[in-house]
Amino acid sequence: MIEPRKKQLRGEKTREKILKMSLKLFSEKGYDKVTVDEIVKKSGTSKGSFYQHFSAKSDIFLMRFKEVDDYYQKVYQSFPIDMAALDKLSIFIRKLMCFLEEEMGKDLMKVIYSSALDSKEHTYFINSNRSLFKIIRFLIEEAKEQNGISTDQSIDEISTLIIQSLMGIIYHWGLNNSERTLESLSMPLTETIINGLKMKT
Amino acid sequence: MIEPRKKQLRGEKTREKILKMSLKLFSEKGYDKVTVDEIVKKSGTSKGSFYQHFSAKSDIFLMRFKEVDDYYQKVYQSFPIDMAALDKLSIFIRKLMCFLEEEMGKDLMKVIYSSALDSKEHTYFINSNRSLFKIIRFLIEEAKEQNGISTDQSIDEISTLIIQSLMGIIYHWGLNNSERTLESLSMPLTETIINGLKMKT
DNA sequence: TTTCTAACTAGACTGTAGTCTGATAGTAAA
DNA sequence: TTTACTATCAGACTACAGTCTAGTTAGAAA
Repeated sequence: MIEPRKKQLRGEKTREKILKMSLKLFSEKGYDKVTVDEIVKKSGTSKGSFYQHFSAKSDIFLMRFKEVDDYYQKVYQSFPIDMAALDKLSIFIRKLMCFLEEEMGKDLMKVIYSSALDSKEHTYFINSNRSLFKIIRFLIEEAKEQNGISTDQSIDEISTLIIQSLMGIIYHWGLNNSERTLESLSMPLTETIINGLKMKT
Repeated sequence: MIEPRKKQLRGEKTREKILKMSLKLFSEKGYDKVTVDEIVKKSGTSKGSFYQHFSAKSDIFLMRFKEVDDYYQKVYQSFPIDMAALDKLSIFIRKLMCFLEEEMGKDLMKVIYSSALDSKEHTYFINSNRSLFKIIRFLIEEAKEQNGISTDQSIDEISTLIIQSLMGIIYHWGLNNSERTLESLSMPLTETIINGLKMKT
């Protein structure tokens, strides 16, 4: 049936109201300072509606993280074909870091990294890591074909090691209150890893 | 005054009771499944006492993390003088990982990594990182003196990059449910970093 | 139309970490 | 001794995320 489904429409409207108000409040006061009660009150809805549409307070916030997959893909596809795979990797990581800092923000990243640890729910983060892993895997594969890697580690091993370091960079940045940008914080590690992959052991 | 201070002694006894029962319950049921109410009830104390002696539930659990500093120090001092600094570093990291997995456990490490992000309190983790940073800094300094490092990065830069990767390894391990040991998970990354430091760019 | 189903909504309720207030009692000072 | 002070303790209370139950309404089926 293509007719307008009023009931469903109403639901979507409520969902939108909650989503919009949440994001507004989060950006005004910060995630921790906003309560679910405040959200439902100010958006003229109710707890029941809130948890009908979202499975947790963090769920809403994490929703913004959905965009990252698209961004990964966009960056990955923007590379010229003849570029060395390890150069792609280096640039890929830098762009990622810029994106996470500027578009997502430290507050969001901290919530993501923290809540990923203490719940089993956070599919966004897990999924985006899976897709990130795939892209990195492709790049490593390509690098191996180009003989850019002299190590005898497996492709999976190398991909994992890169994921580990990305997480470490972001986690460390979330923990510290340095003025440094995430991008600049990320460069020394990625440089020496790439360097380490290039050289014979 | 050296006389026994009854009041203080009583306090210490209560503190011990709470600590002991908490640790017992945590190890029996896991951190999340134990409530503060249960702890105070079963230890025959009260909420007031609990928060008199500890600033948070996680505080108690994190307390176990205090030992790590001693362990760092012990391992660091166990190295023969003539060992190459980068070999020391490699072994140091492996021992660390074994220790964290076997003595601290994944449950504790997850609580630490998560709560470090959302509170400002957790001095144990911050402090231990500081002391870890110092040791690593020493090792890097030594490696530079031995001309083991061909990179033109500063000592602080290199130390930071190593801390980042350690955090990444542990965080990643906490997130995933792999059977692999933390030690084996850590080796590829540390190997390629050390390799990357050794070689000319 | 009447009835049934299921998405939706309201808000009372629960669970749990952490706070507050006031009581008790050891210790020091007068 | 009396007073004041302060660490300790008890448990009621608060804050807030998340659950539960009952009620409403759109639309399908009879």
